[in-house]
Amino acid sequence: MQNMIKIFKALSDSNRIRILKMLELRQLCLCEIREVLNLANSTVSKHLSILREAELIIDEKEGKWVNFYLNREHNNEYTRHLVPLIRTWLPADETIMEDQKKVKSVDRNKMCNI
Amino acid sequence: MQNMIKIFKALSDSNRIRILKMLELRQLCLCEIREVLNLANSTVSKHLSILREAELIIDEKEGKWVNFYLNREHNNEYTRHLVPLIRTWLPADETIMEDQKKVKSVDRNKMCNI
DNA sequence: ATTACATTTCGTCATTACACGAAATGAGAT
DNA sequence: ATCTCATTTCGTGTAATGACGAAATGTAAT
Repeated sequence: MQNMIKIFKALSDSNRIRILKMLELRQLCLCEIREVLNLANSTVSKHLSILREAELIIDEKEGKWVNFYLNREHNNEYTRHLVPLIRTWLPADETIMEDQKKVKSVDRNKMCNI
Repeated sequence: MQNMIKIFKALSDSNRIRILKMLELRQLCLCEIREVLNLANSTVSKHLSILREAELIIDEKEGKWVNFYLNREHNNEYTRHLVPLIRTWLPADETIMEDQKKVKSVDRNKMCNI
């Protein structure tokens, strides 16, 4: 039961939902997400670790960057159903639409100097 | 988005999940739930109001009791999918199985005097 | 090896969530 | 009307959560 609850907890924060919806468009690094959400690095990092612990996202190093992906492997009984469900939800949410627009213009090579 | 998050928050507590799984068997009143979970009345009442706010359960007065049901009306985009999903989850969870066994023996007319 | 910089970890603070008991509420029975 | 009793509300203590900045970590490029 605790594994299931860990996933629901991960889904219980609007910033984390925004991250998941951004990752539906493409992989992102932490600083790109930070630019869109306008949060501190450490805050974004914490959110990402909670999503990773819940197996909702996967991360992979690429040079000095870490790419964060939506987990599409679905080896988990809960995320297998929830990730596709969430993908169909919030199609017209104002915040989500603005975020997704920003994702298209954000570029890690320009915006990621602290 | 806040409506969706309200539902995920409601699902992020083990006592509330236990209540939902108990209600899969049959309707229950607050004091029957209290007997199984071994919590204070006020605590159970608070959990029930959170589940009600999330439209996961419905309540109906019957004499001096309030019957709590799983919401099967599915007028909500989120609960429509989540309630049936959760029904298929945790089929072998120790705590859930014990709870459901207790539900079968609990009787509001015997156990509900404070 | 040194510098640059993306990311994580740590310490702290404010807010929210969960537990309880006591008191209030409200409806059925006497 | 009064009593009974299931439920809710209120006040409070404690634990968990989300935010930040500063410092630490690790890798790439010079």
